[in-house]
Amino acid sequence: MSVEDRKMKVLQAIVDDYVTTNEPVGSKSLIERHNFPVSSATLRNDMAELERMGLIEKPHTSAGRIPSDRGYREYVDSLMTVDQLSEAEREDISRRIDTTIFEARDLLKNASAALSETTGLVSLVMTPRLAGSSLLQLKILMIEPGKALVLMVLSAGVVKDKVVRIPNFLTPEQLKEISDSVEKSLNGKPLDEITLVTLATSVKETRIPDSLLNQVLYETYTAIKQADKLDVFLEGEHNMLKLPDFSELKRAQSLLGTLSHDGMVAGYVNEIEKEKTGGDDTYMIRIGQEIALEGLEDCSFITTTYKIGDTISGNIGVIGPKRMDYSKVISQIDFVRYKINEQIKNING
Amino acid sequence: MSVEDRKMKVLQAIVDDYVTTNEPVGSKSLIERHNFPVSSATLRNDMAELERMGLIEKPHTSAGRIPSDRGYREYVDSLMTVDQLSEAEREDISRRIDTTIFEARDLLKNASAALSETTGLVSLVMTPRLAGSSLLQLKILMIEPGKALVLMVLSAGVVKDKVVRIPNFLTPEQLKEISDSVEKSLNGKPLDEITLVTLATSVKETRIPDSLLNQVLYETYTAIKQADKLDVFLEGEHNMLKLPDFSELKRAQSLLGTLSHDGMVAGYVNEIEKEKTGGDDTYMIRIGQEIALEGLEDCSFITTTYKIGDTISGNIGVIGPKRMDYSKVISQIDFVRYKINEQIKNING
DNA sequence: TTTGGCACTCGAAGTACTCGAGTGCTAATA
DNA sequence: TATTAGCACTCGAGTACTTCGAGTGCCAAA
Repeated sequence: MSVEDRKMKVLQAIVDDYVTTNEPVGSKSLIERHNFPVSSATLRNDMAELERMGLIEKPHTSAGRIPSDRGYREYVDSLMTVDQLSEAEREDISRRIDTTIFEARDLLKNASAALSETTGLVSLVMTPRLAGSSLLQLKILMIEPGKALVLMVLSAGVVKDKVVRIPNFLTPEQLKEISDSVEKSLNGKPLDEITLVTLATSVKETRIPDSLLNQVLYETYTAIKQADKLDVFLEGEHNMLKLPDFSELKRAQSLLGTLSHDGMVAGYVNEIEKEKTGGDDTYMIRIGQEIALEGLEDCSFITTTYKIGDTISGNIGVIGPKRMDYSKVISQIDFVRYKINEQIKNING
Repeated sequence: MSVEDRKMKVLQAIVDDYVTTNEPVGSKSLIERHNFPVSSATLRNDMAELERMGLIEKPHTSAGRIPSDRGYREYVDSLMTVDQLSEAEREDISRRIDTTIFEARDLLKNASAALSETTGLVSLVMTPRLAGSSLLQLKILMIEPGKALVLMVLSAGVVKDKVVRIPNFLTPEQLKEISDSVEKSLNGKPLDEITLVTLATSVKETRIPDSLLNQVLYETYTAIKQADKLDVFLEGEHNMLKLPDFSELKRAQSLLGTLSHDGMVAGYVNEIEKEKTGGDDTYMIRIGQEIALEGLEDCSFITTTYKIGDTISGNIGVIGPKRMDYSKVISQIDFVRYKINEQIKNING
């Protein structure tokens, strides 16, 4: 084994040990736990070198070493091996997933809960990005005078709706006329290509007074725009309190404070997923300082993609301390992702 | 002022002081802060008496007194005065409430966020109890072969829907026939009086084969049953970490752990609201040990009722430490409740 | 019933000390 | 050149001890 190779093995061992014990790792305990064919003095030299390379660091002079963000990065990129989950672990996850759910949103929420329970971390499931999916059906249904429901069916059978206000004296017949015209002209259009102008053009032919028309169109437009709003399900925030990493109250406060802004987290994940280069079943991993959210400096994100049909996708992942079992967590996410995909296929026949 | 009266004033002063300082209150500081026309020795006697009555207690021998659960109860029931919010405070709440929201669910979520921000505590808003409300419209709409949407309009214009699975080869016409029959026979019926049998009877006249019918009916039935599911929006859990009351990590853990089970909290609130005797705009207050949820022994619940129309109501409230400014919080809840009611009236024309 | 006086209590905060895992460096060795 | 044994040094964690002071209960006098 070359010196270089050994240094990397040392890094790996340090990460592994630190992840399990949460104590800075010293040269001696490293020797004890792993069987390096060298002495602790040699490891000390290697460790000094690793520190010079910026891969590990000392919390203070007389302590052991902990991985730096770059160290974790190196570990995740090159050293870690992702194993399959055991049968028992897979069983456990399967058991937590409710297979009777038939609505995508509920299914995702359930999966998020399952993921947070099995990892013991914060799970993160985002509703699918629908902006690019097409409008297959659109109906505006009268609920009562002044109130209607805009009902949309998108690609892959995703259903969205919104209650909107309409002029009080608009008749069901008039509403139906508008609805039919709009549906006819928007049919098959991607959501993000629909504008107020498109809508206005689609109803040129109708004989309904503009004053009535405009409000309905505007409300319909907002309903369509709102349909592709990203929601995020964060579950298990309280798990973070159990981790020694957040036993300092201030850290925990700051972390949970940020996590309580769903929108911020969703926005960030959406952002980083855009930058992703690999295929859909690769993982985005963000470590420590790489995360641009306050209070998450000691955390890592791991996210990946699930699919609904061929074109629609959303994200699923985990937020945990930098010091987590990346390999295990990745295989857990992977299995939950698999279950989601499977179940969605099931729903869509 | 009689001795009895003074004792109560002392209790009131102790609660007030303890709530603001979070330090056990001693006889001397009591004299300093309030102008009792007696000496500290007298107050010591009074306090000994209050302790004998079980209204206050000592954390340890050489500390001041803190209110016991019964002390808080006495305070809340008889001593506290609830003041109006200042114009500025009302402004502040109004500003946080988004008046452009038109859907009840979003409105409640928004109100919950507003309440948690203004109180700095955990807010709790429950979706309305719909079990007793009537079904005004029911439509089963084909989405694609094998998939339909059950759309229900309930009293006061509440809209609920659910995507359900139907037999693949059921035609839109057949579905419409079922939908119309069901709607006709259920129209105006309270949700909780609808059973599978009611549904089955309603479609006796149709000429659709039973095998197809049964699945549709069953799915419709579950959709109806699911419509009155209670949701709860808890917001601001992280606020609890800022309170000195939960600076012990273990308490915080246990508290947030319990709060993460939305269902448990919802169930409990539902439970205690049932026992409520006063009118709708009275307050349910549960203090400390009165709360039968793990980890909430040092908390209090304050809840009250908002209304949608005349018959439908839901709950809104706050979970905070026992040691909270009950009077202030009550007026804050009250104002948010007022804003909700106002906005719902607005929505319903 | 109220009050001043007094001895007593006990947690919080500060100080000092020890212990030991861990480090870096040096000089000898393979 | 790479490895190792040896050794002096570092520094946080844990422990023990002390002081300080707000608060208490009780008693005897007003």
